[in-house]
Formats: sequence, structure tokens, C-alpha cells
Amino acid sequence: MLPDPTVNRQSIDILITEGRMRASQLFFPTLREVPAEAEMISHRLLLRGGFIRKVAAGIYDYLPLGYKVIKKIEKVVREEMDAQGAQEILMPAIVPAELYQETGRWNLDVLFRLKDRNDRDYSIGFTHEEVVTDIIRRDLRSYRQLPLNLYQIQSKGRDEARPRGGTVRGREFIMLDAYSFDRTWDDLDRAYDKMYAAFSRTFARCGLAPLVVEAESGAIGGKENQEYMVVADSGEDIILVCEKCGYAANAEKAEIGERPVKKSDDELQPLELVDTPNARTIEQVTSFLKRSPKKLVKTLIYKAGEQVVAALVRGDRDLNEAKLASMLGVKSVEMADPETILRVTKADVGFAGPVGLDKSVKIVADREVQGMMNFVVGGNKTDAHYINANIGRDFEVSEFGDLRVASKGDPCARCENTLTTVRGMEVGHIFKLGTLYSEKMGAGFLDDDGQEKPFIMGCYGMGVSRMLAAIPEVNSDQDGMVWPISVAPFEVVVILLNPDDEAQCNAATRLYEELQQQGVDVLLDERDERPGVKFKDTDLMGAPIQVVAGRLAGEGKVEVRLRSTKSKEEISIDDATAHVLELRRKLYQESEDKAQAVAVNPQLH
RNA sequence: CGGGGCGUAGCGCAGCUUGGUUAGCGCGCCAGUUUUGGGAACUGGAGGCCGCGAGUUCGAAUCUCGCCGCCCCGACCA
Repeated sequence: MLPDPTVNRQSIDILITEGRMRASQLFFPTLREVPAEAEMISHRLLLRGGFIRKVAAGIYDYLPLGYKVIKKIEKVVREEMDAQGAQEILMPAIVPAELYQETGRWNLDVLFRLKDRNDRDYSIGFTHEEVVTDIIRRDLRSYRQLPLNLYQIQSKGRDEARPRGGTVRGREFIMLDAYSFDRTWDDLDRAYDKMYAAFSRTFARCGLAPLVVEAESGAIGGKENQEYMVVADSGEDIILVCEKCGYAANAEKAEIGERPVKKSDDELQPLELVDTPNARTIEQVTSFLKRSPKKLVKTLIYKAGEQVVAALVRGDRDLNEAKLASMLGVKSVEMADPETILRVTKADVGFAGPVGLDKSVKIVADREVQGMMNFVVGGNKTDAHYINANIGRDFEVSEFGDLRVASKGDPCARCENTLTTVRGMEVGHIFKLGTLYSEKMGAGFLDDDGQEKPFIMGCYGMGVSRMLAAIPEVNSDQDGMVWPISVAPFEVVVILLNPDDEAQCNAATRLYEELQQQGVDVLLDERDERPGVKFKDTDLMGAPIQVVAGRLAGEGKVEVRLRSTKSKEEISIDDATAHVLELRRKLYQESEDKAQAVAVNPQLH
């Protein structure tokens, strides 16, 4: 349909029958001032741009623009999941307690619990391993039906201790969760690689370049897992990165390399028990004794089953419980209760030390402690510490190893370099679960040898609503958001500067119509607002391509701009549609190029 | 759950210390006039359970107690 050659302000209503894309009718309540509740860049921009509104802590409305972005992210996700042969399903948001009880997760405190009228227990689904495993155990019998990958995109509920950052950590959030079922571990590796490709491509197409890091899988385990971390100063997680060899791991997981121990040639000072009244914490002891925490050794009493263990780390370090458990060859460790501590140290909590500890206690230490001399330790006596303690002379350590939480400057475990830290926002997490759930839930298939075997599973999660925040968190400037074209709320905004100017009206409506007919997702801003308002709102919204119908329209020209580079070009109205289509094609091509570059998992090949 | 802060118009805030007319200001919103290439000007309007509940008082946005909500730091985080 060609526009009427004499369009004016009054006739726009009639001309544009599909009114959904007109800014005057679009519900996008922009704010000039930043709501006091928002701290993070993305949170501020999403609120200011009218993408989201808060309903309660961690619970948000997605307004038209925000929901359009969500739908576009979901579209990319579906394309990439389907391309890997995964099949979309939809599981219930309300999950009966029995399913979570089967695997012992019913008592997790993140569950939103509810009861029906008959007092039966349910919770809002927070992740769906049990539900999907239940599907499989009912209807999947034979190895011939494998491999299988089922996914869903759904709102989840988790009663987070502290929601933050808008949709970064919500209590209700939209997530992709996929679950793979395989016959063998090799098959699981293949399924995992496919998900790696799907996830990496999805993030790339959404304008994100997350680091892939090794991560802890939590108390319930799983064989191998990787997190996708968007590097951002506002990220909640600390990631250790080796710039030389590319090793990257979450702080909870990061291994610390072993280096030759350098003992200083200081003289051994005599061990001395000194009074430290009420000095229990490192901070208190440090200020009382006027010694740096680096001259202190913390003694942490743990229980690994029946065995009581004293773990030693330097005063300014944190013990990594997973590493301790792994050194001791147990699944998990827990801090000893006050009675146990009193029994083995003969002192109140806060004064444990390795010197004169009960003989039944195994003493292990972080490698860093091996090089320390004349340090301070707890006195195993209430209100007392030893100064000038030394290994070998005053006590023995049965094993040294990597026990502390890695921090900046620690040696890399994979090369001779040292580790640096960056902050990251987790947008995806992929796991090899193995038979963790299938065994607990009795989900098995009949293999070709006639034996019943548990499914070998993987699970793959991606935070869709978190990406709504993560993308602008790393793609914005002073004027607002800068969306990659594949997930932008609109691909193109046509700005009609003066609706009373006939030439401008003609140009804007013509281009709007032409672009729509070409399948472009385009918004026409024909609002009765001053030009500045429209420019500001358009920049804030962050659509990648802007077409300005202004003064130049009288000369048969419009201005075509790119949001990302702020570039401006004057183009004749006759060529404008073709020009915009070409820009659009290039932008999509760029994101596809990035997707192709990242699709192979470097950690596994 | 621990520490800190905040709740007054849609948004941002003042007023509270030292109780006392009709609770203010800016932005936004509505009407009109003039404007129209980077968040216009003027005129006139609408809009408040001052978070909720008890108390003190002749009188409470303001003082006291309790509760609720929200934000930040920490703990937590499949």
C-alpha cells in the first residue's frame, strides 16, 4: 500500500490502520528521574525506559517493551535449542511436595510453599529436575528412545534471601531449563556439547560474550559443570582468570597452583602463650596483638563424618569447604559444634589452635601456611593465643594442600602465571548430572543387554529475565540502552519530528509503511512532542536503527542513524527503505558471525 | 538472618530536630495559547489514609511503642 501523497497530522490515524506500532499508542512510561530504588545501570534504564515496573521485592511487571525483549530472547533460545534437537515442553509451575521430597529438596529454604484446600503441600517450581524425571520414568522405557532432550521456558519462583538489581536476581524469574537423558556417559558428553553450542550461540546472538568458567556444582554434586558469566563490575560473583592460559573459574571452585615453598631465614622465636581477653575473631586478635592478619593462622575445627579435623589457613584467607572435603575424601564437611570444639580444644569457640590439640584431631593446612614462621595461633585456652608458633617444632601438620578460597594474585594451577579477578553475572549454567536424579527417583530404561539402567542426565539453565538486565548492563551509554538488533524492542524507530509538516508526515509514514511491508519491526514516533523528547526517548529505548523525518524531508531526504555509533547519514527518501534493510541485514549478519565463532567448547576439545 | 538507611502526589525530594492555619517544591499529568532538530514558555487546573496500628497530647507528617514494606552491605545462592 502506497501512502496518500498528502498525509497530514489528522490523516495519520486513518492511514495507519495497524496502530500498534505508533508511539502515541504504545505504553512505554518513560521517566526523567531515576527511581530511588534502582542502583544498577540496567535496573535504572529498564525502569526509566518503561520496560519493567516493580510489584514487590524481586517481582516485576514486564511492560510492552520489556516483554517484547523477553519474547525476542525466547525466540533466539527456541531456535538454538530446536537446532540441537531439543524438544519444547511446558511443565507445571506448581509442583507437588512429593516430587521434591523424593530427592530431599523439599526442605530447601528457597522454596515458595503453598497448600491446597485439603492441606496438601506444593511449591512453586524453582527448577524442574524431579518433574522432568518423573515424566521420563513414566513413559520412557527403552534405550531406543534415547537420546532425549526436553526443555521449557517458564517462570520460576525462588524465595531468595536477597533479591537485587531489578530482574538480575528476582524471586520470580523467567528461565530456560533443559534436561538431557542418555544411555551412556559418552552420549552425555555429546548432549552436553550440543547444549554448550546452543548456549554459546544464544548468548552471542543476544549481544553477550560471557566467560565460560568452571564452577562448583553445590552440595548435591554432579560430575562437571560450567557457568556462563557476563563480566560486569556490578556482577555478584568473583571469577578468577588466568590471562596467560585462559583458565577461568568461579571463586568457590578456582584451584590454586602449587609453588616451591619459600621459608624465610628468620630466627625461630620462642613460643609464648599470651593473654588475649575476648579476642576471638581475626580482627580482634590482630588489633589486640598489633600484628598483621598475614602473621596469623586461623584454625577451623570441622567434622568430616566422625573425624574431627583442624584446618589451618592464613589469617586473611578464607577456607574453601569443598576443597577441604575433597582433600579428606568425603562428600561434605561441616563446622564443628561448640561442644566438640570445647572437647578437643578445652577452650571456648574462638581460641582453637594447633598447639596441644587433642590427639584425635587431624591437622591439615593450606600450602601457604607451610612457608610461615613465628605466627600467631589460638591458645586452646579461653582468652589466650600463642605467638611465635612454628610447624615442626610446636605441632605437626599431617597434610598440606590447596584449601583456601582463591583470590587475586594466587598462582594459576594450569600454568606459571598468577590469577586476576573479575566480577561476573551468571547468565547460564550447564551441568552433567549423571544418575543423581534418575537413581533417587527410580528412573531407568532397558538397555540392549536386557538390563535396567538409570538415565544419565544433564541439565542446562539460562536466565532469560536476567538477560533482560544483563544485556543493557553491558550495552549502554549516557543516553540509554543500546540493544543488539536480535533482541531490541524495535529494529527501527521512524521519528516524525513535526507532525504539522506535510513533507515530514509524508516521508515518515511512507517509510514506516514500506518497512512494515518488508517485515521490519518498526515503531513510528508521531507523538505531539517536541523533537528533544522524541530523541531522548528513542535513545533511551535503544533501538539499533533510527530514521529521522525532519527538515530535510522538504529536500526529499531523511536522516538514518545507528544507535550504537551515533553515526548519521542523509539518504534520499526513495532509497531509505533499501538502505535501512541493508543496515539491518548487516547487523544480523554480525551477530550470526559472532555466534559461529563461539559454538565450540574449548574446555572439552 | 545480622548491620545500615528509607517510607510525605505517578517520579525525585523538602517539612520532622523544637507538635499548632488549608502539607510544600521540581518534574510529569489535564485544558488553553505560543512554540517545534536534543527532555519548551506562559496561564489555569487535577492529584495526598504524610506506610499501617496503637499511644502521649487540647492538638501528631512531626513525639513514643509495635508492625509492615522497600533499598544497600554481609550471610546465602542448582
